[in-house]
Amino acid sequence: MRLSTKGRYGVKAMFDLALHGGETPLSLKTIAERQEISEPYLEQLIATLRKAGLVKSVRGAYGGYLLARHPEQITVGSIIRSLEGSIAPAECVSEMDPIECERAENCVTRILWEKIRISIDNVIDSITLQDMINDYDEMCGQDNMYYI
Amino acid sequence: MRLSTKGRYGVKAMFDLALHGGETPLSLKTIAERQEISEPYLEQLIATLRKAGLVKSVRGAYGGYLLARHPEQITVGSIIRSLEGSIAPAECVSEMDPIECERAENCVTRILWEKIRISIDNVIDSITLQDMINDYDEMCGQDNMYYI
DNA sequence: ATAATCTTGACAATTTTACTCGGGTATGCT
DNA sequence: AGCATACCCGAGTAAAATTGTCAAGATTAT
Repeated sequence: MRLSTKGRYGVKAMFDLALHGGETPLSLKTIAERQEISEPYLEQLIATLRKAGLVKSVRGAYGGYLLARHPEQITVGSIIRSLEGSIAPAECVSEMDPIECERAENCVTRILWEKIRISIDNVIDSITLQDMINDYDEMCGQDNMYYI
Repeated sequence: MRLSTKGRYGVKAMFDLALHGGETPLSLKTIAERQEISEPYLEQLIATLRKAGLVKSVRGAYGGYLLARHPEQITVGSIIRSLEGSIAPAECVSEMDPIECERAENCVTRILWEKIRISIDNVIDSITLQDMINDYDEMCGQDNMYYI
C-alpha cells in the first residue's frame, strides 16, 4: 500500500508552493533543491499537476509555478489522485471506472476493498494544503523561527 | 495505493478457508481452483501465512490447510501485513521500524502519511474473517442458496 | 540579444510483481 | 511395501512499474 514517489514528491512540491509561494512564481529549481527532488523528474510531475489544473505556470525568465487556487481549496486527495490515479486497493472498487468481476465470492472481498478505499478517501479529501500549513505553524511555534 | 495480488489472493484464500473449511483440511488445489489462483503461486503465499501462524498444514495424502484460529480471531489486517509487509504509505510511518528523515518539512508530510496509515489500520484491524462471512451470508439471503 | 525558465518527448536503469519450475518430504490407503 | 496425494522449498524469469535522465525547443524579462 505504499505511495510511490510520484504522490509523495507531488504533495511535497505542492506544500512547498503553498508555504513559500505567493504572488511571484517559484522556479522548479528552487522547489527541487529545497525538497531534495531531482529537477528533471519533478518537471514530469508538475507537468501532470498543471494539466490537472492544480498549478499555473509562468513561462520565460523569472517564471515558475503558482498554486492555481488558494491552499484551503486544494486537497491532498486531488494532488495524489492526479499523480497516482485511483487510490483504490483493487481495480474493482476504483472511484472512476471500476472493472467489476462476475464471481459472487469476489464481491465479499470487494466490500472489504471498498471499506478501505472509502476510509482513505475520507482522510485525503478532508485535508487541504492550508491544514498542512497550520500543522507546520503549530510545529514551529508562534514565532515560526524554523521556517525555511 | 493498490494492494498487490499477494494481499488480495491471500485474503481470498483465507476467506475460502473460513467459508468452506472445517474439521478436515482443504487442499491447495481446491482453494486455488475455486478462487481462480495459480496453484504454485498460492503455494508461496500460503507458506507465508503458515509461517505467520495464520494457517496450519496437514501433510500427506488427504492433507491440506486449516485456519489456525477461529474466523472471528483472524483480522484481515494480520493477513495483509503478513503478505505485504507494512501498509504504511511511506517508510517513515511504518508501524514496525519507521525510518525517519531529518528534514523539518518532511515531518509535515509525515503527519499526513501517518493519518492515512492510521485510517487504513483502523479498518483492516477491525474486520475479521467472521465479519466477511456475515457479509456473505447477508448477501446470499437466509437460505444461503448461493453458497459455493 | 541573452539568459532564465518552462515544455515535450524519448530513452534507460533498477526494482517489483507475478508468476513458473524442479525437485524434495510426509502420509494415508491398498 | 508401494503408490498416490499432498505439502515444502529454493531458484529462476518475463513483464510491468518505478524512478528517473537527457536533449532539443519555446517563451519571456531584462
